[in-house]
Amino acid sequence: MAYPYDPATVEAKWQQTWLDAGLDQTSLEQTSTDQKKPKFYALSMFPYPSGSLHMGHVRNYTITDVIARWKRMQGYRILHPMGWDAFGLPAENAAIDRGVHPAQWTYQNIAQMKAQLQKLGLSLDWEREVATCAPDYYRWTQWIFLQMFQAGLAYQKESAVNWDPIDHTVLANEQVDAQGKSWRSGAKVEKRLLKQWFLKITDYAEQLLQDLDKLTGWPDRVKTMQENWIGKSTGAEVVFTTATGAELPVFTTRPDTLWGATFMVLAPEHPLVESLTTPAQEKLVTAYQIAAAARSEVDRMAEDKEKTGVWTGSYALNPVNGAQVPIWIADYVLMGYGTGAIMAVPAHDQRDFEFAKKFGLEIKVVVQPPDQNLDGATMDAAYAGTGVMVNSAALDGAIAGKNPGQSVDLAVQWLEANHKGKGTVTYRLRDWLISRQRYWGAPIPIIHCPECGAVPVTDADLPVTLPEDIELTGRGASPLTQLASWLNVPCPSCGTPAKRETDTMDTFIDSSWYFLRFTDAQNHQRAFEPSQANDWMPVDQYVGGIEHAILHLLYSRFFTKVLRDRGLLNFDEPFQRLLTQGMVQGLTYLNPNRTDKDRWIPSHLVDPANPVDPQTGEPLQRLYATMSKSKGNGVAPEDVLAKYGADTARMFVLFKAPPEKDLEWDDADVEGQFRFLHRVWRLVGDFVEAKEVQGGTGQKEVQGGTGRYREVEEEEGKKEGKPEQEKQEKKLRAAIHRAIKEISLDLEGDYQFNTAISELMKLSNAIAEAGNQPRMKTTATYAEGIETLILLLAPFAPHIAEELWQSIGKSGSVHFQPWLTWDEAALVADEINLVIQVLGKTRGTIVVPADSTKEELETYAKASDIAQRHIGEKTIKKVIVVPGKLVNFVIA
RNA sequence: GGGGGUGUGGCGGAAUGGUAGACGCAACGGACUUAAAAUCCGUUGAGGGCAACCUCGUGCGAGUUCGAGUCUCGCCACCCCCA
Repeated sequence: MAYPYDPATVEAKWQQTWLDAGLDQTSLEQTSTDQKKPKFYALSMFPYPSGSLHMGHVRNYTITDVIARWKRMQGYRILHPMGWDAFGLPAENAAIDRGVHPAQWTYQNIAQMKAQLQKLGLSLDWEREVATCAPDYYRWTQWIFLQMFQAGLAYQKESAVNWDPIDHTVLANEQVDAQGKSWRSGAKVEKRLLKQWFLKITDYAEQLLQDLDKLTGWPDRVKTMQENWIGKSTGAEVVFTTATGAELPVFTTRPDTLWGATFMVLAPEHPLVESLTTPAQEKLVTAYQIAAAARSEVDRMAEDKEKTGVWTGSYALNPVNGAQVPIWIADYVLMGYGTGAIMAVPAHDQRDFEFAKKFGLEIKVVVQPPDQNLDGATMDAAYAGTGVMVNSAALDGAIAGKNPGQSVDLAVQWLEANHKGKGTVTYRLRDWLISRQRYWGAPIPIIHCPECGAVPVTDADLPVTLPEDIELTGRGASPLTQLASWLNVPCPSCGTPAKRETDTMDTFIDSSWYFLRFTDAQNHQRAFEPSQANDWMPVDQYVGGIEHAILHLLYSRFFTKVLRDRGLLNFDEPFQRLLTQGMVQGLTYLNPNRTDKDRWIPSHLVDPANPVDPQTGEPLQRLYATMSKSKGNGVAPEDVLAKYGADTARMFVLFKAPPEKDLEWDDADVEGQFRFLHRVWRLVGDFVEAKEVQGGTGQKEVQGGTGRYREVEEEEGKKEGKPEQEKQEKKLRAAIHRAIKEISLDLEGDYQFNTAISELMKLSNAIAEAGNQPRMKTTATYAEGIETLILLLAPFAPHIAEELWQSIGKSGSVHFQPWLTWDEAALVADEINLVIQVLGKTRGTIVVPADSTKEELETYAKASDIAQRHIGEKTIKKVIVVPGKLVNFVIA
């Protein structure tokens, strides 16, 4: 074996060998079709081909690869594919900035990133690689869209939508953050009234909610986030009527407070506002509408802000008691939520209360708490607590609450019996807005015919390809609207001259089914063969970032259910287990005296020993923050791979933190892993030498090639004697089987890679320690230790493990060896350390035979110096004996 | 405001209700070396003691238990999601 360990040589050698292995069984890249084996589908969220790999990718794909390799050793047939989420705006922006076609830019990036990925030693099946921007992929994206269209799940609607003024496109609700900013560009979104394509995800709201219970392998917080996003609420719909007879339906979760509704509020955009506004109020109303349109939803919803609003001049009839209630408009009511109109119950809703106080509207108490007597005129806050219903006719005396038999339940019954309203369920989830006014996406396969309306492109005419001879400017409409030769087509139904839909699909559509395509990636007849998808799906382990907790994961669940209902799939949920890996954080320097974006000082400009602002000399704060370009705190994977190799990088990201937690990149810890692999290398090298010496000349004393290995002195060996040798071997064997057990359990449980690697280190330490004993290196136990170490290391550091496996004279790939099972008997020691406690306080340990009975343990413990010292003359009230562990004396 | 999560040495992190701090990093001491790097050995929660040992210690305060980082209740701080 060559010294020292040189990862560059080892890794290049095995990456090439694995690649060249072709179709024989040593090819890790080949997906096994052996149906006798159980299947395992390991999937990482596929990357956007930005052109360079970042540490988040390294962590993500390493985790999935370890799982895939470990499962392969366990005898599973593995599907572990990789692809590219390749449509999207950066390609288009690059085209505008640099004049290179988006396709060219994208495919270049893919080639670059693929090369980087291959250096990580991932056992990926590249035969199944997909790129969502390839016509043979998006052909099927379009086909699935048409499936939805035929099922009535894709429709066009004019509505107020989120417009991103930087990216010049609309966005779905999920793609706008809490500050009303675009998830991508960060721009504050504007509301615009546009005709757009939607997918009816709301039809699946209840199933998407209910089936969360089936996702036992998902983190609770992701399920909670989806549950909140779907936002189911039960209540009632009640129709208020205006003096002109127009109907104003409202949804409320508290129909029991209807008798306390003293006014109504409409969203400023509500379509009936115009007809309800009296001439006297017209100026005020119009002005308010204009002001409201300029504000973001988040601003409008903020609870702490001063309430604003204008009276329309009209009244509506409260259907439960016939009361005349004034109709106001206010921006805290949103058109997108519910019906865009609310009934206001100021006595029991804080926002309504503030509004009523400000504008002098009536406050009527309908829930009276047990311990005080509320009066609308003197209240200083809304009362949302429990109590008894008052002033509510049929409901008077009922307990206010949502349980059966309480006020809400009774109110719904009353409304239904009197035909004034009905119990309803609503969801916060909105239909998914999928049209994008951009070029680099899958064209929506629809033709607009003046005679027939929106007509689907026939399956035979798919894909509707993106024309290549276009000019991208980033201004105005999509370039697709400019290209007459592409745009103008006859209607597929009647032949009348018609125009293609020029919007493309949200890229989240592309990624909502890619995991299905991987099961049958080369199929040119169908999106996938159902038998293939049903065989491999669901994904057994999905790994990706928490940022997709709602977006991608919700959309993919929706697509799966739709395709199931179209008879293409026989399962309900796409992802059995989900691991949300934490972010990779870098050492970050912050100048606390600055507030602009320049307050982040790029790490390469800072001397770690003396962190000061290179411009001003001010001292900097050191912290860890998610690696990003803007903070200048990134570590480039290629630099790390060049310096340490993939195995070290993999070991580091696995060891440094549990997979779901954030990971602080630390060069010193990377060094630590590098040292560990060096140690393993030497350990195996010395073992190989020792074997050669024994098998060859039989000389007792040699100088090893490294100068490190020396056979011990004859005399010393004699002194130690044989029982000592046996004892040492037994100890080593226990360490070996403990490592197998702990690592197996760490992987089986919750993928505790960090503790699994610490067990590898312990085993390595135990072998090294045993190797210092006389004549240990040539024992069968020592050989078992070396082999075990290599086998257990294989999923984590695949290249060095393969090289070491070969170096100890084994044939075949280490990655196809069966995963080891442990011998519980080997773990049983002859002697144990018995913990002596007095009153629950540990006072020390004594060594006793492992097979002692409870009575014997008590006797040994009582006799021990430790116990004698702490008990003394005191009376023993009780003795607790935990066999194999401890004896606790309870004394007076 | 509602929901979820986290809180353990100088640092990352370990601990089926049973010796808190595994494993690693950093630091310190030693060996090897002309010297350094690399490597190897040792020390390292705090305080006290010459020592054997003793006291305290897992955000704070109670409780359950022979025994609590772990279970229960109440606080505090930070993070995330929804408002």
